[in-house]
Amino acid sequence: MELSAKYNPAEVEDKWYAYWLNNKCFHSEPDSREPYTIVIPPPNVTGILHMGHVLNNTLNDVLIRKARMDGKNACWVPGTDHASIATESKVVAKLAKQGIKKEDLTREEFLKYAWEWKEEHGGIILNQLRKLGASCDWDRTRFTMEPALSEAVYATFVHFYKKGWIYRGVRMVNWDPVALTAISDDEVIHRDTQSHFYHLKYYISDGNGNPTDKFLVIATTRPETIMADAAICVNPNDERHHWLRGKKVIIPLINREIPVIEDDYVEMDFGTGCLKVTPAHDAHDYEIGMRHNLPVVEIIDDHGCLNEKAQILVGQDRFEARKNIVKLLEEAGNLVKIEDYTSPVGYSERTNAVIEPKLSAQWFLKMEDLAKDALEAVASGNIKFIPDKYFNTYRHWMENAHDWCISRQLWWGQRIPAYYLPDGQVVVEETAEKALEAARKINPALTAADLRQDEDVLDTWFSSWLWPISVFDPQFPGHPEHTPNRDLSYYYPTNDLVTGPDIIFFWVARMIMAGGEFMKDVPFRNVYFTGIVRDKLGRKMSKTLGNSPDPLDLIAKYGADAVRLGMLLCSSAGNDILYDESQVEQGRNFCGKIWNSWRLVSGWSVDEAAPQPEASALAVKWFDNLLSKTVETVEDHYGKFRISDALMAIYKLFWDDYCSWYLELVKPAYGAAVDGKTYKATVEFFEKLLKLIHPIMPFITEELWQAMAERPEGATIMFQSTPKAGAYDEGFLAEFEVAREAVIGVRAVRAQKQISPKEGLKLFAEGTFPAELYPAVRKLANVTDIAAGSANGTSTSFIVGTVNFSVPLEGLVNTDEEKGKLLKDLEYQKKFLAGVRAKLANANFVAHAPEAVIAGERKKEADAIARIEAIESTLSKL
RNA sequence: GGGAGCUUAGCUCAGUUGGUUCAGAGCGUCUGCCUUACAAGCAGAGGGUCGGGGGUUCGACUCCCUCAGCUCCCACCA
Repeated sequence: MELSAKYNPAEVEDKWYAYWLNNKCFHSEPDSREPYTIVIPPPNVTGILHMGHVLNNTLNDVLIRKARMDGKNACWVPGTDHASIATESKVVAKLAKQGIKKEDLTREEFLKYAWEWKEEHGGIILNQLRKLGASCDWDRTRFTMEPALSEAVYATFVHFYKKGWIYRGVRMVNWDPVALTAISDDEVIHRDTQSHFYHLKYYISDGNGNPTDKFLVIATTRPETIMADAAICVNPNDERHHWLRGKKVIIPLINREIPVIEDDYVEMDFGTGCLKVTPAHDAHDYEIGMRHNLPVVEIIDDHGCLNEKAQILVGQDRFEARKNIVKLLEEAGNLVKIEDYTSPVGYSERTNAVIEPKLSAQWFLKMEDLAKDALEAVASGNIKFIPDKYFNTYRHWMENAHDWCISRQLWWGQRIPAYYLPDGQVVVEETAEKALEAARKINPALTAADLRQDEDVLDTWFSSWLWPISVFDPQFPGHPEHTPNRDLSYYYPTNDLVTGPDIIFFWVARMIMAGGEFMKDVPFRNVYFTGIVRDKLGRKMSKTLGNSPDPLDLIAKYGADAVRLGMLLCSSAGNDILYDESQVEQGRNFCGKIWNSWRLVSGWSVDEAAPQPEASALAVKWFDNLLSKTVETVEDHYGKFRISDALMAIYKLFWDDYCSWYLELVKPAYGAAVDGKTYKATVEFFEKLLKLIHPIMPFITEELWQAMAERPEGATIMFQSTPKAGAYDEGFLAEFEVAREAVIGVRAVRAQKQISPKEGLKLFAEGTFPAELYPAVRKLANVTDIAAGSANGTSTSFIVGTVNFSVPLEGLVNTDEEKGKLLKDLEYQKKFLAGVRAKLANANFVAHAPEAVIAGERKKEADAIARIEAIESTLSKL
């Protein structure tokens, strides 16, 4: 088959992807083979492919394709995450464009829009992954909010509730008073904001609620919240304030009495050392309030206005109230001073409103036991982190895990399966029917209409933590008493997880918890943490910066293989990736190299009867050995998840060794035929190289593998075996390396001297170099008679034995410049020799250093002496 | 402020228990080549007192201390 002059990825990629799909190459079913399983880190259902996905999924695909070629039953389960917050925001934004407000819709109406959006956009990212070559088992595609997986979520909730680990509690949330919703921490943007620090006098009470003339001073940025104060807090070690112990103080303006308490939280040297504690409107104050059993007085409503409990300024917006209360305090004589102050203030990402901390009832899952087991799973080595430096971070978090707030004030997601009875009691059941049943046990008169389901949905991670289980057996989570189905028992635990370190707690840790709880086993053996993809200036890639290229554009321009290779080139585990398009160009260039090398080989005419030249036989032997050695190296790299090292080893083998050396060695003279033996070996090597690089570059390898021979219908390189490392002769490889160095040396001399190839070869041949081994050099000279001039080798031993750099050098050194260089070198060598001899003379060295090291030093000494003699001899001839 | 990590060639990074093979790779740069597979190519070359300082050791890129700079995570201080 004739190859086109240039490789055109666009022509082959879609073709082979369709071919793989048609032949069910990606599909896996349990069988007698050893499974190799990966579950995709599910991208957001409405997301579009970005460079982070490219990195992650390329790595996943390399691992799965490698495993497949290693003979494992490889299964990569794809799917998407409903991503409640992100998706809901997008739907809200889309509706807003159409003039529809979320608060004007019912929950059902909104969800209808959301599902429409999901149907429209949900498949996009998965299709984009196909462009990248991802060999997912698409028959197994899952969605975290599909009915079966939602049922798994409900069952899990019920399971933990009945176990007593899920409880309702009050927590401070980020309240957006404009959007009238709580938002997640991620959606809060902290910006340094210019404000004021108000120092206020609180008079000490005489015990009957009347002020004395003694007072303390607190500093606050939010004077409008003093009506909600529950205490004044000082540090117990702060001697300045010991006189306040047991005292009560009076809130200015409203004259309410509050206690003075002591807590370590208060910094002695910040502000006045006295902190007003406002549990309802500050997260820390709430914590302090909890510790000291303080009452919670809420004085700000959902719109950010003061309510009746404030007693004064009722109905005013918080900022208006702040201005006004300052005036009141000044008039009342409570204002000591106002300082300028800059502090970080949280703003809503969506409405830019200042976030109001607000208390609300939330559902929590106890973490204590789950975290303990999850820590143990990694600490014991059952799960390996790559790189392992993330274990420290992981341990730190697991040892300090807070209970997991699992409720979200959103509509898109699994609605919490908690049902309230009219009297406020709650039943938790997987379905409304079961809930009614349970409710009737409490009160037989109840009907479905009497039950009110909790309005909140569950945190997205509450479904994704089940992912490695639920994709195989959605009935299992929440029901550890079930027998796992065939898929779950075969594919679980999965092997490797590739993900970013940013979700180590959100996702990785929680999957480990869910695995421990339900499967009594880890969800994966290895976790490979990728870095963040940055641009070449080190900036995080983001839409707003506009520095993130569209992966699909890149694929269209360079081909998927090139993009994959470009991504892997710079990706050592755990380090951030500085992405630069030149790396993708390098990938494209490599494709071109592979393509052209086969164009060369496939264009040869073969003479079966021709004898194999000595040089070719040597070259075949050499490359065969080198291939084995490299395969061993590559396997070692893969085993340690050093994917970019594995890639580089193959890259160099293919480009430098196969193309630049091997092919040049065996290449027949122009117009001549290649002998059958050499040709056969050359083709076999090429095929092995294709197989080696296939996991990284699936498309071009399939194209060429199919082109190099007639293949049976449905055959694919995907299922060929990874080349096995045979025995190789280390000594022989070393000998060849020396010969190769010699040739490079001659080339260098020739290049430096700027002499013609013919002239160089003349010198070359006058020495004892086995010149016939180097048709590349011969070709440069365009002469054929050199071979006769030096045809004296028949065995490998001569390669080393006769290589002598001094031979060509002697004949070439004839300028003062060269002489200067030699003199400089001589000086260096003498100094070096002196250093080595000093070391050998050191009694401590001789006493402590291993034999091999001493031998090494002796060799250095001998080499230096030889080198000095050679230089002196050369100099004497000049 | 708490925790973790990083600093090796112009750039991006390897460098395993301190010792032979350790000062490396890729890219870029420079030089010479339109050479019959490939100029998206070929053949060469140059480039680093391994962030600074100190210590341990016969021996330190490697271990310890210290200083400087950078990054990430957590809390983002009333």
